[in-house]
Amino acid sequence: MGRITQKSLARMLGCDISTISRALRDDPRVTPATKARIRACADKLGYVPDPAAAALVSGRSRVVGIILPELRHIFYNELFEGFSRAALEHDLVAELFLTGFDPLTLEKIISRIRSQRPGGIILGYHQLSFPGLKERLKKEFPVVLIDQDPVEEYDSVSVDSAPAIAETANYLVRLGHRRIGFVADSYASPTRGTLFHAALKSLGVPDTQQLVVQKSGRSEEVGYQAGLELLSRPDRPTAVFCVNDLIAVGLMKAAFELNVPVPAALSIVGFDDLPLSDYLPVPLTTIRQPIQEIVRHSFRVLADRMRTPRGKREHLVLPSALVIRKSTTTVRSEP
Amino acid sequence: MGRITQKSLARMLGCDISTISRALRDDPRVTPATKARIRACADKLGYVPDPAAAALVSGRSRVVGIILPELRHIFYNELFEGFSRAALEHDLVAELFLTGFDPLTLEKIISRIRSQRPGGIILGYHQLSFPGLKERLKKEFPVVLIDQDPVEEYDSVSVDSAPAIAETANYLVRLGHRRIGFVADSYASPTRGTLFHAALKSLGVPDTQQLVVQKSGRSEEVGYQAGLELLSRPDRPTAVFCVNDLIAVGLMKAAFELNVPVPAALSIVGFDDLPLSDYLPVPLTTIRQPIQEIVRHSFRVLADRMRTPRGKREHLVLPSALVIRKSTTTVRSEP
DNA sequence: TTGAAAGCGCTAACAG
DNA sequence: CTGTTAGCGCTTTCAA
Repeated sequence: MGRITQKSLARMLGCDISTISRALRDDPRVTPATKARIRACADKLGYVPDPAAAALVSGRSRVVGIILPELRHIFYNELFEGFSRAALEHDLVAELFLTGFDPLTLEKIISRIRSQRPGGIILGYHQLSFPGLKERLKKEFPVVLIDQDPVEEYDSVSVDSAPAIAETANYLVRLGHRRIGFVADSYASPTRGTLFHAALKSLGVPDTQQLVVQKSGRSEEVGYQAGLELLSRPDRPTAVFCVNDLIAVGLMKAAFELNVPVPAALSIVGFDDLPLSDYLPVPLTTIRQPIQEIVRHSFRVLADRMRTPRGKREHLVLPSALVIRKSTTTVRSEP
Repeated sequence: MGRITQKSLARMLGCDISTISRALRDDPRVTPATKARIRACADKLGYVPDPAAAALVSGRSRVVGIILPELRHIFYNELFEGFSRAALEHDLVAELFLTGFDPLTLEKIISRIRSQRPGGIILGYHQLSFPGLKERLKKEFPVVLIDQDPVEEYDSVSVDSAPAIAETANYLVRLGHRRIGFVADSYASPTRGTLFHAALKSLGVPDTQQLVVQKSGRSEEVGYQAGLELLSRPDRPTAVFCVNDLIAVGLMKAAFELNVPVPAALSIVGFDDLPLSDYLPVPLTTIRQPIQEIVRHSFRVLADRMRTPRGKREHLVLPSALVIRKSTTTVRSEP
């Protein structure tokens, strides 16, 4: 008695365990007939492969490491939920490695990841915390980069936010805005700000660098504090672009508290298009990240690379889009 | 050349592999001196144990299965992030099993979990999707129940929301509310509603069962639709208790859209105290769940149970608390 | 196309 | 207290 193993299947079917192993892994050297017979029997008896044994002998597991700075930001949250579901479909296991916490050194996180012998790795944005991480990982595992600028020697699935950001700048300027703020938190890659200001500049908007706020902390709090700061200035902005939606939420609260009506006196644009954002009292104009597409494509690319480690690198670029809702409108003359 | 194994350590130190194994697992039968020597050498060479091998031979892995219906609700999100961090500290691996998706049968999920041979399981609320799950799991693994009513034969860490819910009812009634709505989504355990209505009844509030809305779908959408429904009724409520904060967000949007000022014409109470909730334009009055305490205690209980499988069951009960912010106020006379 | 045999890295009896 | 000895369940040579 005990659980069903390849050995027990072999005994029942009167063939060798290695044949079972091959049949189950769809090895072409096994006759379709025997294959079918073995499969049927395995299914009937509820055979479940032991991943530990498979990992031990083959040197790699069915684990896919998902490396993300944190989870509580809903963007990462949705990403990870997506990966969990995708893993389920591909019969893999998505394992989360959080980089955004203090007492964690590069060596520690590497050794933690290594000890799982993952079959592959999806590496989210991490530069601030762990420069050098991707180089180290690449030596041992197939790595797919997401949520960061593509790099030649890595497979990557990235989002080209340049057009949407330019469109946002353009849109705000068309609405008459000239004093346009920008708020970022510490997880944000600097790219968004750079692109946004370049776009503003090319539209002839006077330099708005003094309306930039960057803070570290919970995104909502960052947005709230930045809002209090920006909105109490004499040259307060008439529009603010937030590097993520949660910052926009905090900013909206600050505006509400200071009796600055949104969008009448302050237009707000976010970034991410969280499910929540459409349900704010003033639904948020924002740039949509194609989260599910990121998940789908990065998983597929990784699966390819796990199969053919030396295959040609893929660099997928997904579009993002400005979603106009109610938090933005034309500038009205000042009170 | 190759990676450091116990065998290679044994060769270098001139002792047997089993001594290495014992020293590394802190077996009391090894002399402190040799233990130290072995540890030092292992550290110096960067020895990393192979979890696959350990799991294979011992029959259980260092994986702790975390079973949750979904992740995108921030309550689960924070829970899982907490578990990931706690796992890191305990040198375990938190693995997420999502139950809230369609094409998943009880058998499938069981077999998936089983295949990982987790050392223990933390089981969140799941009754709606998978009755019978906990009974099946209990036969094979140490199980700790969270986010659900305690059951005698299981270790559990639960939250006693009764006092906070009674306090909420009492608070709303003191503010003068009599027509009090209640909105739930499909993940919610029925307990909250039952407790709330019992409390209202004992306060002499006329029956409010017709102001109850229960829907399935994304929480924000549920709240929004429920809001549209409730607020357009002739006997519309002056206060609504939402079974979670995201529902409250949706409800707030509906109120805003229908020009029902919050809290002046509609008081809203949520449940969870998400980080977000304090940053809504009208900061939400809500019942706080002690998420980090749930994580900490359930992990400790599980660790105990993994060590002593036959130990006495623990039933921890944590308090929740009403957090009063700005979304609730006294009833004003009707327009 | 299938079978035999070796061994992945580790743990856990059992001896000494 | 330490060493010897068997495997855990599976993959993967190598032979047949």
